[in-house]
Amino acid sequence: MPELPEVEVVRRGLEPRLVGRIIVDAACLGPRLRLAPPLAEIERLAVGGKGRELRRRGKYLLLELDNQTRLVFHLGMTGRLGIFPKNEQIKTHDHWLFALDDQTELRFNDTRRFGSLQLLPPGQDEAAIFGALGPEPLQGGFSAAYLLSRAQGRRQPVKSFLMDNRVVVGIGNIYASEILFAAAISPWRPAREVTAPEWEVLVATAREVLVRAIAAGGSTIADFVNASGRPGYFQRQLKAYGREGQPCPRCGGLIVRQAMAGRAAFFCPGCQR
DNA sequence: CTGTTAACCTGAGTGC
DNA sequence: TGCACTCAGGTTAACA
Repeated sequence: MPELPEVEVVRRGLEPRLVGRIIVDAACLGPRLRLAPPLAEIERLAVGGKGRELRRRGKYLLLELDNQTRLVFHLGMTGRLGIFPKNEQIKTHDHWLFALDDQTELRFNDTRRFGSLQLLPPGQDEAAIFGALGPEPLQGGFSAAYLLSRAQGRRQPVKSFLMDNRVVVGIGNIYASEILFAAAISPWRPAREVTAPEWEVLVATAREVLVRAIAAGGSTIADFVNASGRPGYFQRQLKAYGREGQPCPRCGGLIVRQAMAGRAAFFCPGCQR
């Protein structure tokens, strides 16, 4: 489900509801997630802590507490985080509840359980989780020079290269297709053959696409909702993803869909080179 | 090292 | 209604 824009939309919605709130209880309901969350540590370190800040790193959300403990959420494909009145009915696939001191609960729901919840105790460097991650696409480390050097010698298709979190974080299957469409670069192009000027264009279009997607509240293809349970609207602005057989907005050719590394790549063979 | 495949899960949709 | 099958926004171990 969620790529960088969706996770950022959730962060913005959730942060004002969590900062200053004390976690008064934590409960695990469902079966394990992709990683087994450390229940005992969560009860010992997170319960009693007060929300200080909600940060995003790639597709991860970090709730930092005033005791230096950090809860690290990943939404996987179908994860949802929302604030609910504590007496509201529990839903199917609600896996974690964090009761807050204002009669609300932070609830983590995940149908497919590809999401995760980890804990960083005080003093533990977040590199334990994020050490291998590449730069944020909306920050300075993401540049044409950086991409050119990382792409040295790599024949991997540029779409797979962009979806590699070690290269750059936050770009998943939807936005990889959209960014490459906007940059007019074929997803099949070997990464090492993308030129410096093309990387310049790609960096600029990536930022533009991601910023516009955040502003639109993210993309709701099947089930994404923000922290208030509302969908996003960027799917209406998608130009390539999901548009197989429809006309290309730039050249009028037909958008195609091709399998690449187990995922669907959408692009216009007419104007993406 | 490089790059792709399969596996982890549930649910929605399609065709018979 | 039911069944078999495909597909879905992510990550990562195993493989060639």
